Amino acid sequence: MIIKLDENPGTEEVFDFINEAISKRAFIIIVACCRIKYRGRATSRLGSGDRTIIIKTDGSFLVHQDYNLEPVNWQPPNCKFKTRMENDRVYICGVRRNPPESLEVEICKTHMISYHIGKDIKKLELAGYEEDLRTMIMESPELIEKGFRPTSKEYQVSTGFIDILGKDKNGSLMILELKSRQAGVNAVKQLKKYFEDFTDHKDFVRGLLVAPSVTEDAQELLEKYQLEFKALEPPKELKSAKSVTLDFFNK
Amino acid sequence: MIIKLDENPGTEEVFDFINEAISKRAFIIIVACCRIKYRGRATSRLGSGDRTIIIKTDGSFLVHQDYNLEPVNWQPPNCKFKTRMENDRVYICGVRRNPPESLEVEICKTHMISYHIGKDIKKLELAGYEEDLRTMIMESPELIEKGFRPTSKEYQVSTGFIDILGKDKNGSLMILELKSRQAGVNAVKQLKKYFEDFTDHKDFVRGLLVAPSVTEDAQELLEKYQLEFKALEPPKELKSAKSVTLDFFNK
DNA sequence: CATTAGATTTCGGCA
DNA sequence: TGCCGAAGTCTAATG
Repeated sequence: MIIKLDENPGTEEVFDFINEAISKRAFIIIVACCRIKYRGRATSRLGSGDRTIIIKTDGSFLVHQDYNLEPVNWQPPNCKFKTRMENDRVYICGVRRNPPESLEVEICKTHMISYHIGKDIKKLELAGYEEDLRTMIMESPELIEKGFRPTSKEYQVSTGFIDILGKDKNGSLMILELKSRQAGVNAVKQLKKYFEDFTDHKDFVRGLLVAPSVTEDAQELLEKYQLEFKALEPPKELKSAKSVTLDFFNK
Repeated sequence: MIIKLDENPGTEEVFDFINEAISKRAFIIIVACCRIKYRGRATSRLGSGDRTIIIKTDGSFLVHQDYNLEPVNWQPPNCKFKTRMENDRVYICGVRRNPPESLEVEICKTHMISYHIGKDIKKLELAGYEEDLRTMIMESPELIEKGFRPTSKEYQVSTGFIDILGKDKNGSLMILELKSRQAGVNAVKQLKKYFEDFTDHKDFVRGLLVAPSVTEDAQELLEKYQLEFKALEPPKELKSAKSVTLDFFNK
């Protein structure tokens, strides 16, 4: 781990520090009083105040105020940086094409500056989203109801893709709309839309919303449209945890 | 500005540092080798590596890898922190209720740690989103076309809200769907949906998509549905800039 | 490279 | 507090 840091550096020091860090493709952290201008997909301005500025090795550019999870201003990866000094201030400008946009930070006073080059090869393992729910249902259709047989997933109809299509124990067509989180009215409307794509069918068709829960409004809409709901959570077990468990039982 | 920082601190030092910073509601930045577990809306795990950990004064909790704009793990504002020391490691656990979720960072080796309490009262001024476009059209309807008169905004129909409803110079009803950026097929489908809500009307109705541009697919869909398109960008002028301009001209 | 759909979306606004 | 909808959404996957 290479690391360099400085407390209350002067303007020129900051300027050199940033240029050195950018040329080394280091991870830069600056705590400074600054002003910010953004122009691109929208236009924004932020007056003078203490912020935390981050430049990542992939060219991501973030400015954080001391509240909110989200950065107040930012630039996605691969933006190009230009720095300059003017009137005892350092300017960092991050420019991106497609869409064309630029973010300029004017640093008035730097409290702390650091850069580091670390090691991190690990990727996040994540479970518990819609795809996991779909996989679980395809593997264990009885979770929906006894006799349910999925016939296809991501079935294309004129208005979009039906998450899972299948038949119940009586052979009736079932349209499943999946949500990994509490479903709102929009989920019901979407299901209704797919449902209507099959109204030309003579046979009885069922529309089923599958989600951990529904909002009250969505519940009412389901009843109005004669659609059904099945409470089901996406599995939240990590693959690595699963294989560990399997190994454990295989011993 | 109060600031405190330390390079390559020991485990106990880090533990005390963090506790002190949390009790002071300071903005904390840690660069450390760590492992991470998240459990709540989903489940995730991240193996050992160098990351940048941030705790904001509002209880936001972020862990950044050295690439991507988004944090690899996080906790939104107002999470409660618990720290502990175990086997020469510091654990920071951020817990939130509603939804119940927790994020735990296990710090193996700290490269840099800092906290600061700064001053920042400024709020972001932003212009160029859908509301600006709507306001502009309501104020200058002729931008849509000569003779256009808006009658209502956010008009409720069974399937949602129509952005702007109005009449053209011939008195025909016009349904406007606004997008602040390039419109895709979904925007056209939405407009179609609203359009169909008025098909019971005997009179001629026009559906108009208003956006800076459309994708090719969306363009085809517009033609297929006999809907129209008007290229219009949301104004990107800041209010402060506007009033400055007015002041300038009023002098 | 453009387009699309999901997200631990976040966030603000309104009931 | 819960729900809805926009966002400079971002991001990965797909054609």
